[in-house]
Amino acid sequence: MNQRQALTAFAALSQETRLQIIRLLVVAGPEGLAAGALAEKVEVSPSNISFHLKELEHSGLIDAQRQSRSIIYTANYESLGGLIRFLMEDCCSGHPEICAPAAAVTTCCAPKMEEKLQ
Amino acid sequence: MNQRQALTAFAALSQETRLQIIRLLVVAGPEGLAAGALAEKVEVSPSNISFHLKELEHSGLIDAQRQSRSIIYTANYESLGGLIRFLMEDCCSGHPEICAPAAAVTTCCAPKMEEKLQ
DNA sequence: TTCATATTTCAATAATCCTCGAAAAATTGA
DNA sequence: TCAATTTTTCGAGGATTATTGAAATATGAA
Repeated sequence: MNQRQALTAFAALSQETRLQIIRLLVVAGPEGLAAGALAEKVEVSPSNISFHLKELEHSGLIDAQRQSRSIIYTANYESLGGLIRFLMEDCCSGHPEICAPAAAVTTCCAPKMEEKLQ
Repeated sequence: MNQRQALTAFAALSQETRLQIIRLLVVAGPEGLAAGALAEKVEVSPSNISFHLKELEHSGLIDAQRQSRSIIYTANYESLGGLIRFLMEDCCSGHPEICAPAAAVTTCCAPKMEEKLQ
């Protein structure tokens, strides 16, 4: 993930409807959600959800895949992880001792690592 | 960091000049940089840097502090960390096993933790 | 084929954001 | 006080982005 990609990812996440979509898709997991289901959940019109889904897809944060009449969207965990990495590396490129507390964040993703540290 | 705060933070980071500012301030550390110095480094006019600094300050990602004639800006590591946490918690609220690789990110911030795991 | 479902595309409008330059504030030194 | 330095504020413009509804596309079922 380079700076240009990060820019478009941040732009994609800086709109309420799109941020809601991402959060729903992340929770939905690999099975994803259809465009129509997303439109219902975030309460916007089909054409509007389509517009925002295209933006998110273009940024690489989500993937699309047709399944019968529906188009199923899924979160792209790699690019989400890449964005997090971009933020943290920026952080640490300066003064690691200052931003070390941010490392505590991992307790939600790496409980096993936490156990080992007990 | 709630969703509303994350939205404004993402909006703040979704503009090239502002992203450059953040990266410079993170590297600069607690001593920060004056508005004029930032304007030189990113090669924009004083009024333009002022506009973007205000946006960043409003989002909480940076802090300002007058020092003689200059105004020194510093990165706010807490809010940056909060944003990272927001992204990761979203990530993990779904399927932790999928986004666990993102935990590898911490190797840049918490070398000591890595050592313990050897 | 015809119809219903699901989604996208398009054009127009509305809203927001960015840039620029001139003027105004705040601070310091002569 | 006057002048120089540093930064901000303001208004106008141009550019980008969001919303809306109507029409088009794709798929599957009758």
